[in-house]
Amino acid sequence: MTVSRFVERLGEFVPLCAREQAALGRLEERQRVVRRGATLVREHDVSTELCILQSGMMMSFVILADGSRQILRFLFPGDLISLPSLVYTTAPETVAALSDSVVCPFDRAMLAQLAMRQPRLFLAMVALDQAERVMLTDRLAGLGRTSAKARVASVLLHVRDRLRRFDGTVGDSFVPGLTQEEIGDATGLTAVHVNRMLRQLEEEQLIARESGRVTLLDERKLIRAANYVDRLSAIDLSWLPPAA
Amino acid sequence: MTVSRFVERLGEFVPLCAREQAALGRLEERQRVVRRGATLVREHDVSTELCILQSGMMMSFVILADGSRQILRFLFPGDLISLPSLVYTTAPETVAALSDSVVCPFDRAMLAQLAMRQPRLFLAMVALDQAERVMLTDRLAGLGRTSAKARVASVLLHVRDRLRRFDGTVGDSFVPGLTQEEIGDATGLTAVHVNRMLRQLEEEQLIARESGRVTLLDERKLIRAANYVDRLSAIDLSWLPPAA
DNA sequence: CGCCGGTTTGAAGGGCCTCAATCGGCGTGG
DNA sequence: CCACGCCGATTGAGGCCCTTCAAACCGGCG
Repeated sequence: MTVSRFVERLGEFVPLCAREQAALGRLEERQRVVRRGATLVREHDVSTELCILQSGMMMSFVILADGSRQILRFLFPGDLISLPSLVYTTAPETVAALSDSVVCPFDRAMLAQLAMRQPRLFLAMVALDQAERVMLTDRLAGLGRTSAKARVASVLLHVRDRLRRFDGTVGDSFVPGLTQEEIGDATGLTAVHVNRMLRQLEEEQLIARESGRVTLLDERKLIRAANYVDRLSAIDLSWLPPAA
Repeated sequence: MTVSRFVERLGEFVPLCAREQAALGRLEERQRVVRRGATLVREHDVSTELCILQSGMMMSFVILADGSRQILRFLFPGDLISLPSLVYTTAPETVAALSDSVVCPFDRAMLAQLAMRQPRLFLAMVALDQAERVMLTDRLAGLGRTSAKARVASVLLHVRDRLRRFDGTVGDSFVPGLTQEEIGDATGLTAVHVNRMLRQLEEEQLIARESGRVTLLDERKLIRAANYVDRLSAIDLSWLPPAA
């Protein structure tokens, strides 16, 4: 058994006792490879399984009636996938791999068991999930009320922060691993316009680009232009009851 | 003590034993009135309290750097307010009353206690919260990929469904209780354009209006035009472990 | 009666889209 | 080894959806 990504993730914010770490480890006993471009769950398909992303990068999205796609979320190692299957037997969103990935699937009954036996741990997981919810509302506000340039900048900052959290060596320069069409589907724009916004960010000396690699030249200004907030760095789980 | 709205709400989807109902009741022991227009929590303010909305209608929103507002969510009786305060000591969004409302505030420590002592109940609450998350992603997709007309229609359908769920007598005709500016701030549009979209929906015989009251004339077509899904009617909590 | 918040309507402008063509990198098959 | 095909990036021209600005209208309430 490899390292539990979820223990890593949660452990950043709250100390976990051995018993709790073991419980989380049981969620990651099975492994499944998802190749770049392949889909893990398809919208409307029946699915009562959850997953933890072990390695790679994925996304969840929906396809609308007119065929357009809206990317809901980018997924990184340690992220919990398809939590909505706790309430719906049919998946509300498609999950697909942006790069070769490994996921650890487990049944929702296992999560129920964990909630019953390790309530403190479950509480911590729920709390952390609220951070995801807030990031979702950040993006909602971005789509509703900010310019195309701001939305594109926001995606760059978000992906950089998530990559860095998993791999500390990532600095101002990184490879997003997204096509301009994917950035567009995440920001509600066309690939064409994403391209123009990237060029504009480049002309304003906010970023530099070379063959897929992006460098943030003036992070301060970029954050301001994007209306960006790093929600992961403000998390506080210190109020949790102490481990048993 | 009045009826627990939260028991009503959760009880729609899963049977609750007496012990569980009592535990929920304890969350609603204190009451606080919030007048129409008043704000319960302000963004960036320190707040470790949660609330359950007893009666009335509220909204949560953020104000962006340029002063524009994005409404994140409309709140109805039985809804859990400011769950994000489980992870953040400072509120990520403002909560204000759209009509005279009553809320029941309780500390997050009480929720932690409930999670520890009534894990099944807490699991049910978390599952139900996932439905909120999915509604949020529906709105995200709406903002990113649907027309102004669809977004406005979607708000009307959403509010009608929520009102009806609380008051069964609500039919195709109802009073949204929202200004056109509020609808605009929820859909990422200007009040002016919301007005034009309402007129257009009226001209197409999809809705009728008279002094604040809206009547849905062709719900089928409206749902299709709005890309709307009623996420509350598809909820399935039957897999929950049985009550103790 | 006169204010005030909300609604309604018009005209003009801009941000982003659509359509379309070119270009570059890379894997594949000849 | 090279030609081809394909996907993604890039760039241009034109158009539409929604915004901005402005003014008139309406109902309610002091």
